[in-house]
Amino acid sequence: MANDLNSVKTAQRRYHHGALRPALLAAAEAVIAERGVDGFSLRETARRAGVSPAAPAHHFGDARGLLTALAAEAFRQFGDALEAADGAGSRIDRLRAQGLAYVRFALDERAKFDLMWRYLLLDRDDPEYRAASSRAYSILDRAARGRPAGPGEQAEIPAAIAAWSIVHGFARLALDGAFGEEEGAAERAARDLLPQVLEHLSV
Amino acid sequence: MANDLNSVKTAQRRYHHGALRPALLAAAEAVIAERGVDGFSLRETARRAGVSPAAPAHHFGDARGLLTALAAEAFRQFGDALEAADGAGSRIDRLRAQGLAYVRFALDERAKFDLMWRYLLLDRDDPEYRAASSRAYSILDRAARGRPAGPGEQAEIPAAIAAWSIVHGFARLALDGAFGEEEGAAERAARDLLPQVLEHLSV
DNA sequence: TGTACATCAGTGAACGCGCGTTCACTGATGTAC
DNA sequence: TGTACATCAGTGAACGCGCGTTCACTGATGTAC
Repeated sequence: MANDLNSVKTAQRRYHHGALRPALLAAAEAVIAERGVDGFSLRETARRAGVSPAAPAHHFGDARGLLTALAAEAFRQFGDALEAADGAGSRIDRLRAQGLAYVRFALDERAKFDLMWRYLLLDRDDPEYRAASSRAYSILDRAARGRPAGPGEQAEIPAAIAAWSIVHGFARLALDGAFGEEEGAAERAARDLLPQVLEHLSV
Repeated sequence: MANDLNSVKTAQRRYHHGALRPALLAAAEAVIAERGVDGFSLRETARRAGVSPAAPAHHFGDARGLLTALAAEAFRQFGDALEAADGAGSRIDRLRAQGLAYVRFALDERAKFDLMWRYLLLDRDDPEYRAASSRAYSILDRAARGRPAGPGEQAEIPAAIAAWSIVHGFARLALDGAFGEEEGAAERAARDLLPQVLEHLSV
């Protein structure tokens, strides 16, 4: 009994893909996960999605459009991960819990995390990208304040920036191999070192 | 009265350049400063140095070799900058002073700072690169301990990693436009925000 | 001091590559009547 | 319910590009005698 998903999956020679947009995003994600962000190629992405190199243009305009859409999606998932970690407790507890989630996301989704910040490759004025990235920041900010920011309140509070900086820096250093280049070294540092490092963050 | 420097500069048609290695490094630095690390090209670098595209191979082997040499040079300058900032005072004072120098270097030498961490483009086993980068870390580490690390002592202490993370993260966020994308926004953040941010680093 | 010659640091043309995008097209879909 | 047709989402060949590296070579340098 073929459902819609199966029919999409099995019908080999359909002229119209049916769900090409998400398929291209998934293919692009696989490409950068394998080859790194710099190894991205629109042609390779189309190849993996099983369509001609001209097909993506219908959905994303150009290569930058596709990467921007992927980065926006990544920021949405990132925001979800931070939100899920935002529990109860003191401000510093909440910040530290989010810090762990922040680094965990970076290590679990290395290529996506890298892409999120590669603004030279992205269209930062894209509304979806802007919305997704500023939401992620506001979650951190809320934890730092202990409550949502009121309207017209100072946008950047040093405690939030400090928390953001320390986990962002730790994540990048770990990804860049500063804590060891072997398989699993970054994960080990996040597990063993990060909690102690976060002890040095005060509020 | 032509000195050696002038004769190198003015003699147009010499078959042997005389100082091609440093000239190529300078050209490569200019290329990445203008076009970003991803815009680097060996051919363009050779073009700017006024030599054929095959010439760099004699000095650096291949493109990766040239970038690695440039990154090593960058790490050396970076270490010098940190060392110059390492004055007297309490441990936290010394760490904060180095933090300011760290971020200042990153903003002043954006492309070089970016290159230093782009390990996919570099040969991290290169002895010069290894030496220059581990020296830079040891300067931070020394400030965090308040004294040089003894032989066989724990390599990574959380206070040093915390200091490193917070300034590295702040620098990267600033460079990636997180504190504003306009001209000078990163510098303004470093001046106005960073000292307050470093108040949240404890030891 | 002069000469022969090995070594070194260049040349510039050529190779092959994969890329992003354009183009004229075609097949499928969905809507108006 | 059936048909005409506009719109949409694909094709696949082609374009032009700049790249890193290789190759056979050549001109300059420096060293041994």
